[in-house]
Amino acid sequence: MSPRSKAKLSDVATRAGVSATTASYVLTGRATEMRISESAEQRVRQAVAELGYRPNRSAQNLRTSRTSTVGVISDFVASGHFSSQMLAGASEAALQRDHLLVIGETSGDAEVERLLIEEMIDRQVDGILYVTRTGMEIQVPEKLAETRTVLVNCFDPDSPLPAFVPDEFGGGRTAASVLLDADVTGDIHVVGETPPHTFAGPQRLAGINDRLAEVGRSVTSVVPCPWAVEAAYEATHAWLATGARPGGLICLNDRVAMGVYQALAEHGLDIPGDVSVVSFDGTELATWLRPRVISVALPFVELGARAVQSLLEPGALAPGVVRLPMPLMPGGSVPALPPTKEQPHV
Amino acid sequence: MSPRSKAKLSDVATRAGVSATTASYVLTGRATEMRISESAEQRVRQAVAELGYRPNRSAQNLRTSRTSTVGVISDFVASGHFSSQMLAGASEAALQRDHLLVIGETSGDAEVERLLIEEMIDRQVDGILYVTRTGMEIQVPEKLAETRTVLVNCFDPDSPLPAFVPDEFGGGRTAASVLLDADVTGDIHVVGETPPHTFAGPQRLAGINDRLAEVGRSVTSVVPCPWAVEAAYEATHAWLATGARPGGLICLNDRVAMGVYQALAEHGLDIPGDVSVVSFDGTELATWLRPRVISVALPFVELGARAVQSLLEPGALAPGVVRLPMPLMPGGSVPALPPTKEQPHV
DNA sequence: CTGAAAGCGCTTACAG
DNA sequence: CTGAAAGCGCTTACAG
Repeated sequence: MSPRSKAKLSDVATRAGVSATTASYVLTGRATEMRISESAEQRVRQAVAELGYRPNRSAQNLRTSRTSTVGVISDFVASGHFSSQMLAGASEAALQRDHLLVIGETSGDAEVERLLIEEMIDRQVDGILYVTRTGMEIQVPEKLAETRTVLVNCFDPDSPLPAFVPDEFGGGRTAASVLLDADVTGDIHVVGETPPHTFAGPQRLAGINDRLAEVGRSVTSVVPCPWAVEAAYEATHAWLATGARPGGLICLNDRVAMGVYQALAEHGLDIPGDVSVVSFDGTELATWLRPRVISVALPFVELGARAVQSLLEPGALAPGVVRLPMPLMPGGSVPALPPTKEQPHV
Repeated sequence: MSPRSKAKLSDVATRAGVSATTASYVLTGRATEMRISESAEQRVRQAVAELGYRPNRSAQNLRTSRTSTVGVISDFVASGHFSSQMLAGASEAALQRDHLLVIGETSGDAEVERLLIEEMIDRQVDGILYVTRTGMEIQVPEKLAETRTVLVNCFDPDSPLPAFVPDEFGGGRTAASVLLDADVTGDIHVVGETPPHTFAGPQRLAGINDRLAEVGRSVTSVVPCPWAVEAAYEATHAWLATGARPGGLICLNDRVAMGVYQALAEHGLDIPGDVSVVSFDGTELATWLRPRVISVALPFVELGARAVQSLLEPGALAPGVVRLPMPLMPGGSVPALPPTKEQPHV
């Protein structure tokens, strides 16, 4: 009755009056398959409940070579926004499938990374999520290729490993559409650099131009700067000081947007009265700005959830890059459309 | 020579010409204790290297009932700043001790929490870190009391479990000192609510008043509002509209500070020319404001590292609450001191 | 429909 | 100084 001193399977079997074999079949869900009698099954379940039996995972692990865990190796958990939201999605998806997450942060250190990968393989995780903070092309560490691995927010052009990344190109198109839909007439500029080996910047820019081209327009210029508040402030400030007066600014992420907001304020330019602003990433920061900046969001949670799902769902591990749509987060950083003339009858 | 098909301990033993027992003693670091011959030890190490032998963790776990893992249960990993930095500290501390982190997020759901705790106990984690995003008093879940557990950023007044929390009271004193040291003369107000069951707010406020009392001053008023940007903006805006003109504002966290910055700007008040501002938490956001807001930082990383250390270090698990100092992050949100008259000779 | 037996790969008294 | 043997708690062919 009392769960003193950890009941084991043999205790359950004894109490139910069956063999360990039968008890095991019931517990692993093979009762019907093994044609266990209704009554035997009942007695086993009864005994489990009475003893508060919980299977010993280590024993199961040793027997089955599986551990019901998913390893997550990332360069910077600490980066907050991305990784932690991704973890939340991954954690929930894993738990739904009776798995737990085992995590390790490399801090970008290749030696630590090697160590973590070995540790995880030693521990026989059922699969590994390899995550980078910044969307980029990578070379998958060798050891990982031998394991069930899914890449998240990165991909390896030379590897068949499945990868889940945001649809940055589509996101770029969305950002441009926001300005077009608001009838922004002045020049449209992009703020932020697009470094090599990262794909977020270049793809966003490409998507923006792709959409603008549809209406015969294009990005007038790119104001390059690191994706950081202060750098964006300074670059934009200096640029505005030359007399530039954009109609719309597309910031390559929310931190850049914050710097841009500061620079525009300093020059007495109103958002969205004088300048329309759109941003990327959809972090909390976007909602903190006044007015909220419209931001094309990284599908944080979905990335983690989908990656775990594909890792754990049998047969769901198809090679290739899956691009997840980037949803639009609303804000007040472009002018509201004038009310439609009249609603067509429905 | 080639690590084909996973060598096991018996393979190592055979190759080294010793028994599994001897090989095991060498690998578990008990060679000297067991008086293994120099030569036998050498041959074992040799064989390990040649075979690329890695012990099977599951087998070790089953045998020893230990797993070299630390469980982390938190309400919101996704909250970013705190949890993820804490994870970084914990992860590194764990790895140094050959442990990996197993994480789970409850999203504040008691049922999920129960499930996670059971899962972790089933998996025989060597200890559990129980973490809350907000510093508060809690009631430790029953199951946890039976396990090796350390509380992080929270504590249970009715439980002897060790707890690591920031020294919020000391942090409050630090914040007040910043204003005093800068010779802020006008009234000092605090912005942010201090809800019951959380201790960060109340303790910070108490610390502030404690320090001010030393010079015969005190907080003139508290402008209550949730610790969020927009709420802080609105509360401060409304308050300033009544004609309030504070000399110094202490914001209970960085998000509040951001809202306060927005409200001050709207009223044409300069920081630090007209108003000095100090904040808490020391998140990245503090560095993004113009000027950077001086912020008394939560010791994120240390909290995680110390907690893991106390969990894993033998005998280091003393009951009681340990308060970690909150370091000051510099900024330009109070006036620079007039240069000291003359440097005393050293 | 059910059970006896082997075995997953280690660690650790115990005996010599 | 070293080895044979038991056993951690399961799962799973195999035999009936």
